Amino acid sequence: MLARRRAGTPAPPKKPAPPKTPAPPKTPAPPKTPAPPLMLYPAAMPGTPTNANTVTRFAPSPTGHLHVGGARSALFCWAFARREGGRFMVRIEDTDQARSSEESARGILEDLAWLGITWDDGPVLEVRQSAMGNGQSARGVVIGGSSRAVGPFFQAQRVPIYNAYIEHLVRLGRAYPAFESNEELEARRKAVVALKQNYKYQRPDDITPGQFNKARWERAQAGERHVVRFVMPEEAIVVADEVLGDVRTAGGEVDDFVIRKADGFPTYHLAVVVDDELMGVTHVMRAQEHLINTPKHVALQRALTRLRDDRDALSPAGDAFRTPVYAHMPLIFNADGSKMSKRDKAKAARKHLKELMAKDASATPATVAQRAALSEGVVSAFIAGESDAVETASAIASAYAIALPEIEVWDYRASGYLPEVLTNYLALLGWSPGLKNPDGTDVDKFDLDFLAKHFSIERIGKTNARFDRVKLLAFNADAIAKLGDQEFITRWLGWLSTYAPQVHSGLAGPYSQQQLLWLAQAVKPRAKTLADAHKSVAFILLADDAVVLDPSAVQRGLAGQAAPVNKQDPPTGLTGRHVLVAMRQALADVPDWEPANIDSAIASLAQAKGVSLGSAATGLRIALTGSTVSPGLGHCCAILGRERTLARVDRCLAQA
RNA sequence: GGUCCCAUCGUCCAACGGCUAGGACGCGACCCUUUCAAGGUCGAGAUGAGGGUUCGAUUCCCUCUGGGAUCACCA
Repeated sequence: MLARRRAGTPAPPKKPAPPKTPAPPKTPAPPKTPAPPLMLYPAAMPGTPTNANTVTRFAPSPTGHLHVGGARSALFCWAFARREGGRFMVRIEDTDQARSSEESARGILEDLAWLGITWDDGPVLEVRQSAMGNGQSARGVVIGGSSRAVGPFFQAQRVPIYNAYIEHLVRLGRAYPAFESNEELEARRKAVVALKQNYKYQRPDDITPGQFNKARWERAQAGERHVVRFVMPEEAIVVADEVLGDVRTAGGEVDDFVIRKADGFPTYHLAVVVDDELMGVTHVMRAQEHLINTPKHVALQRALTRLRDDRDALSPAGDAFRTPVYAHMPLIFNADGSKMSKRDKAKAARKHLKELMAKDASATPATVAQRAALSEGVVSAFIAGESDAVETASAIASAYAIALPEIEVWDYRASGYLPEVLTNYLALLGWSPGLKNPDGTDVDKFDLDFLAKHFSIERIGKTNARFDRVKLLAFNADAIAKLGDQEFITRWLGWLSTYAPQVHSGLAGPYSQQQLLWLAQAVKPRAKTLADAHKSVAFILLADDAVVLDPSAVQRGLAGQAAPVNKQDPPTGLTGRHVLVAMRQALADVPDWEPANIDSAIASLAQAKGVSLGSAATGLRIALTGSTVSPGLGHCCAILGRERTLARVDRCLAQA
């Protein structure tokens, strides 16, 4: 318990420097006393509540869209940096040549911007208006760059730096080139596993820790295909985690892991350690799946020393690398407890497809391929489960109107969730403010400003969480309901313009500002997302002569008798149709065409005719929408306008 | 399987040795109502098991059980 309460504040970064703060005292980096054998704590300055030198970072690998788990990591890092008055940085970890793409990096940055998570250091992103979800105009806003000159922020552009540190380690005898082929390694692993033993890479006999192996280095320099491995020290390593407490890894657990791949790119372990040091990262907050990697990183930090010249392995060595404060946060899973994965989309699409093909003989890979504009081979492979490509799943889903599960931030944006709701909900997964509202309930609705003020590592939980879409949806509905009418209109139209342009033009053009406000009042309380908002007013988008009257509704509401005001009263003897005829006149006579007046006209008419308000309303409702379901009639009529309202009533009377 | 992490209502979080274990989502009932929503009120619902420590354990310790992460030239 005590362990996690340590308010770790690491040594200030070497290249500090937001110029406005008085330069932090240049404490000659606390001489890292020869590391104590077992315990390794971050250099701490106890009692410092906030620290403008705090630097956190979110370091996604650009291999797809931003995952909700990643979004939460980014959110916590952002919030912590804000709380401390420090800096939040984004770094793109694109050292996997095969899987990384610039497009994906841009998408991730846009998703972050949409969520309102902005970075002080990182890639430059010019925000397009559509990228912002808060309804504010953000056209031309530029996020990112670096006032600290610690970039570039794409690791692929930093390879010479990693190479300098790698060579430095090799010359120190702390790393060495290894020449085994993949096949060779795989064969050894299989052999060991077959004996039910645990596989570990065996350090070659000619490697002596602390001794530069010149022969191997020369082979490598001569161009022989190789990787570089780190000489993992034997001692136990204790990671002082702010969430989990001390986590001890016994000596000899970790083997000589690869720090540079055969393609010349560093592995994650090396790159992350070098960059975090060079970029002054003080707090590493990431998902618990990385906990097990941390001893590797600590070992690397203890082996590395700053080079005067980052690109020259032979340059004089400077201060030792520092160990940042670590905080590993719990994982996020699906509601069923399974791991959240992009493959869920493929699974969902495949399932629907299989059901469809079982029911409908005309659905074959060929017809599916045609309809989804894919090749038959791709579709067959997809159905067979040989491919889980998101693109394939999406194409099939849109061709067959299949709802795919939302798992990436992008999906929630497209589904009409508000960014502040997503960040609110995400913050509650693994963290809580621990505050009470005046009425005694727990504080659970808050915005980014609140987070920036109240976030703390101490209140991060340890247990894995399940992502509950139903609760998120409820939060979204609440947030939409709370939006002001004008605010709702702005954001709704903004969403429609990118995701449902036809609906957008059907509303934004023809309707007046006043009508749009009425529309907001009609739609808002019925909308759980911006995407489903138009459902309740779909009838408005129809041409007046395109309203389809539901026969059973007509039977009940128009042909049948209108109910009396009180159930005990004698039958009225009037059909719904009779009432509607009178209703037409009442509507024609409404003085000012606005919801309240229309509603009261309807009520007066019902009273005058001695029929229940419900039955009087039903007739009109059928005339306007063809069905017995709609928002309040006052609003419906008001939005439609008197002329179109009467036209629909007339048409209904003529048909029913 | 090795190593590591975790354990409070169905789910997400509160309660950091001390009042009938609290809130949110979901669920049920009722109320309101111009249909559908929304809204309001009430309710059911949890400390995984067994041992300790203590005047007192959800809370501290141990064992078991259960869940998870990780064992790559991915991050």
